[in-house]
Amino acid sequence: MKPSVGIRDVAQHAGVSNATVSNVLNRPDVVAPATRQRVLAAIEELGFVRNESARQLRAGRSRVIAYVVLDAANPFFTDVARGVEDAAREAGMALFLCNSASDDGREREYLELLHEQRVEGILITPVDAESAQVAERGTPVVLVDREATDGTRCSVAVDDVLGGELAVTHLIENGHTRIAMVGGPLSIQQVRDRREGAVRALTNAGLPLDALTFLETKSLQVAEGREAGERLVGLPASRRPTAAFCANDLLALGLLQSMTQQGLRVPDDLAVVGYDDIEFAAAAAVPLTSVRQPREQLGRTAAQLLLTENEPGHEHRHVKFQPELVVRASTSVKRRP
Amino acid sequence: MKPSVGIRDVAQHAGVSNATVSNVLNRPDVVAPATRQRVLAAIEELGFVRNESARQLRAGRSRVIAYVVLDAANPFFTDVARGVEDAAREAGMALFLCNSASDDGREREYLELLHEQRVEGILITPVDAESAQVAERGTPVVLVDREATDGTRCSVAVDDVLGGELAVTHLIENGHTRIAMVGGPLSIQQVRDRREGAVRALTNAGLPLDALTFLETKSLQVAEGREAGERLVGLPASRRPTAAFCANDLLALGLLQSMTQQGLRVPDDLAVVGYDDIEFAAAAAVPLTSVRQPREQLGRTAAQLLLTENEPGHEHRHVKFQPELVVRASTSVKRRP
DNA sequence: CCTCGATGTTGAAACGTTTTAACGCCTGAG
DNA sequence: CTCAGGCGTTAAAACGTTTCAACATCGAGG
Repeated sequence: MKPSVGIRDVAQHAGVSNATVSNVLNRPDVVAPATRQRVLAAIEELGFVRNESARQLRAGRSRVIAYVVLDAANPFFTDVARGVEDAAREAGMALFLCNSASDDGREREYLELLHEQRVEGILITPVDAESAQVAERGTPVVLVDREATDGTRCSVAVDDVLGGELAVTHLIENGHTRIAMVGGPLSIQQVRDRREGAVRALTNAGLPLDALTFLETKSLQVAEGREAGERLVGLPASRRPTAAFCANDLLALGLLQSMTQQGLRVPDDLAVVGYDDIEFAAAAAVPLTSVRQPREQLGRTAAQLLLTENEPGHEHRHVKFQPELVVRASTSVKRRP
Repeated sequence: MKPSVGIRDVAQHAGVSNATVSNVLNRPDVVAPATRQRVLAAIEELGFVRNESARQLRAGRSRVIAYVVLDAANPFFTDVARGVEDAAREAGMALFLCNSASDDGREREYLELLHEQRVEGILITPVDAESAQVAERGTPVVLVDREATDGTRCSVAVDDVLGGELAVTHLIENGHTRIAMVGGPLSIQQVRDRREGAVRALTNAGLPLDALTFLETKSLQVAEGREAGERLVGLPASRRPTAAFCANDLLALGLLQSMTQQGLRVPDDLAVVGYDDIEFAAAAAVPLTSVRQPREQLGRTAAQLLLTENEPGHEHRHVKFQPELVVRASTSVKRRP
């Protein structure tokens, strides 16, 4: 490997001073065209690559933001990430993605590393409420898909209570009076909020609270949805719910699969509502009714908030989006031809 | 914001020299327990966070590797990334994910940035063959899911020709003689290889080459699969293929959805084989026959190769895994009860 | 002819770590 | 009493940039 060619090698090779090379790199307009060409040629010739560590050390700035994502395997988060990246790149920033995989140990390690890297800012969907506290260490942090309870930072979230309410109200309007909610663990704020919304929907409709059966899952992944489906089918027909509201689409897809495998039809035997409206929800063979969140916009807004963070008169803001019900075949009584 | 507390502030506060603080950070065993405690206390008290830029500038090392992923929204790649991350973290390295989103401009920018960051190594699934060349700049690079043609770097790949052969042979064995292959663009090596495998399967079975209709798509995403489905159904019944081999599962899922919407049954009217065996393939309402690749292992091996890259006697290696056909309902003639 | 401002370029001082060689101190052996 | 060697600590020199004040050079305006 080359003994690393530095800015002074370039300078020498081009017959100028290091300062000029630096100027070519950072303020090309300030240096005379002829000199600039000469320097660029030298850079090319020597294969110079700017050492970002040194730059950052001296300049203090870093051109990189990071998004610590809760579950990189969940398309919801990759969509949010896309929004983040679009906004970041418009501002000339690059995005590093870190996957905490719902593990608060990993999350902590990544946060520590990112602080040490002096990234310009951190977006995070934290594993739980406490871990959200930990983050403050000088680097601006914005919470994504979680609401900041204190006023110490910005957050961008979606109204999950409303989302749950929309979903279950829709089921009730379709005549369902025995409804299951599938989701968990309850340590996740989203799950709690969505359940609260579901309960509110019952109340609004004058239904008793036991119209809702809560099936708790260990995680929000497909396999857990399948497992919940088996539990559901195991119930005696008289008590079995006629509709299920899943805390996210992964669960709903698992549930859907489980139904089909066990010979039950959706929506005829069981109506299913998911949450997030990921692309695979629409692409499922029984297209899934789901609660859509503005995923890209969530990410985009979070990034924009983050980037205003060290402007002079910055006030921490809490943006909250409204979810929206998207009705598809998995809940419509009449099948499409 | 704090005026950033440095190692010398800590040193002063603990009544030792900076070198000792540095030792506490990097070789804790070399410093006397009493002193160490004092230093740690000072660090805690002042809220000191090591400046990684400075560390890296001086030490030359970086504790970070990066994976430039082709499409973060494709679960195949997030699974590969999981493997990478597991291997990385076993070696005490952190992983930064960058999403090129199949855009060679983005890819180039990220590569440049990563080189500037002096990351310890780069894994990449390049957008195309040429962009793979660009990468060499001093930082070790390992190709993931692509075979390096020259001997200048390691690569980890899966035998895509064999995969295509497996898929189409399976269809032929099930009696299909008019088969569509859906995939594209052809600039992607994988698509070409899988098609080559498909052709080989025809040849092996003594079928004419025009038994295979190639439907080229613009990308490997769900929407394109849907679109291809419409094209397929539009064909006159006499010429319409009875089976489709899709270059990846996203296409297959789109195709599947399109079939159902248009009132065609899978596999009765059209058998479908996907590629990658992502989790959603098994979770589809008509579970998808697919060609499985060892996703986590692909990532894991790539990371391990990368980490041996600057050991003294390193030889560039090209690892190639075998794919495996997973048969499910989307191609089995008899439906499960 | 002098001054002035504009335009380009530069020398040298940071930035916050790690690292190396040297240092003082102490202990135990000779 | 000396000396070797181990131990813990330190002063100072890097690492490769950016930045700032200062310095040439030159053409124009007085």
